Amino acid sequence: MSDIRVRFAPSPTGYLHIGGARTALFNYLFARHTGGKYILRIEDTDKKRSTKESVNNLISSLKWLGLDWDEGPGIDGPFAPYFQTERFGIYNEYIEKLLMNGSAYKCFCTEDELKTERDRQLKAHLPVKYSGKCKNLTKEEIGKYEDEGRSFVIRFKVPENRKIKFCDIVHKETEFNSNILSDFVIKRADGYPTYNFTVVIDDAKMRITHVLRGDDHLSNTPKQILLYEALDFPIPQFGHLSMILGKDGSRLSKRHGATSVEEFQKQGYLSEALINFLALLGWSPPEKNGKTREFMTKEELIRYFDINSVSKTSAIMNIEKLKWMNGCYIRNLDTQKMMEYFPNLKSDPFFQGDEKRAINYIKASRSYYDTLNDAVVYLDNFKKWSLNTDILKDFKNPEYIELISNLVDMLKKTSVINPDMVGNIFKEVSQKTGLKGKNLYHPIRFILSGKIEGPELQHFFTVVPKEEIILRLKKGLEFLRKK
RNA sequence: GUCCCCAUCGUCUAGGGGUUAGGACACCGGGUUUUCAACCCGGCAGCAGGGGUUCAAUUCCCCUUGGGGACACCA
Repeated sequence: MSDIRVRFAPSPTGYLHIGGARTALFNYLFARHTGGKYILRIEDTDKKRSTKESVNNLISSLKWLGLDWDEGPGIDGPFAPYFQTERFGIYNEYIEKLLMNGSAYKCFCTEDELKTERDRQLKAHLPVKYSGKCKNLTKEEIGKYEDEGRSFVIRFKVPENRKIKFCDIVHKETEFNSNILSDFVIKRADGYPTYNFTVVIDDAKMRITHVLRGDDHLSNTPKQILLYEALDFPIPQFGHLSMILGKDGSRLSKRHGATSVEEFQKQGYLSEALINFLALLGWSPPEKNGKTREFMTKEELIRYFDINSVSKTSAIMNIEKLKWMNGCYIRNLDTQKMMEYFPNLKSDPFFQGDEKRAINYIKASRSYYDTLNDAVVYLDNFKKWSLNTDILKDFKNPEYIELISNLVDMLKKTSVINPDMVGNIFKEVSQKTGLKGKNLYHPIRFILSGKIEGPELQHFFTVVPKEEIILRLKKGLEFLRKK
């Protein structure tokens, strides 16, 4: 047990994004590897965009991934509550403190004024920054504005000419000059505190020791450090993880396809595969015999994970590789486990409740899947059928007619159909007709599936009902006999 | 526009002052199979460019280029 405490702090304004999932994963792995605590905190201070559905979705995605938290929603813990909207009392206390010690001030500028100013700066090629107009308002002016009922925000007073240095776990020595920083808003006109403020209060109050988050927060860090200092809080260690990008190298968005964990779940990805894949984005375990360890269980990920060997480079999400990895995971599942993913399969009209045939189907087709959903799609190879006369017209020789009619006769006499039986039947028709290899299998395949490629032929007999097989063979026979 | 971050095969990455620059996906070829998939074997492919430093640079430094991010009363 260590005193390391980390957190994942999503805002419930949508689904759990794949980048967020990776951030959560790295926090989780770091905590589990070091014996620290992993906390989930919901940052819902954006009242316009935060939704309850989002919270539920976030939580269910995190649970599906197996990223269980030690403190947070549903569990609570010594630093509850873990929803920011329930912590306003705490925030107000510290806002008062900053106001009192002169680190913050009320700003009465209107949004229009600010926008005009910003446009002017942009035009003049100047850095975009709040002028500090309200910084030195006198008590009388403030009183007057308040009497007029003007709304105001509270801004943090950024000290001038300060060098803010910190050692980022990923980026190493990092330095900012405070002059590039604006006096940023910490409390909105509607009384809601802002992100840069709440995150500091909560991380401090929750005794977070390591802040592992996305790269996009790197430039927020100096602001936050200034707040830690003004509030006299111990400063945690920061680690800024690289972004995950779409195929074209731009920020991952809807046009790149699935971006949320829920979508991947729905598409039939296994959480183990997604986790494994995500872990390898921006981190790699120690090699084994000169080869990258590609497949790792959660336990192995925890064992090997090292926050110090996380990469600075942003990574493009390669769905092809995820698919491949997912397919490998599916193939490694035992049949029993596999069937659990398809509770409704045997109720498919095609199987008519016959679980044995459903199992046979899964066994026959699993090597074709990239995702679990492919199991449903692939079933058509057995289910859908039409006589492919284009291919079959090349098999109008008497020996093939003999082959098929023999096969039909034998099937009629067989009551039990299992792989061994099918093997025997093939052997027998082969002896009777003298056909073997391609000449034996191809005509049967073409008649039964209507295709030139597909799963092993024997499987058709264990998956498709006997009556249906006989029907297809008879139709084929009919065609072959026609002059 | 201003500031910040990043740069090894197409992609994910290992490596690091002297290496035949390693692995994986994808791709191509071969094997296996009645066919396809799976599986096994093999192959193609990379240090963004330009300056330094050094006996030696892909590795260290600078510039350029390219990509990404921040600059909100979003988080």
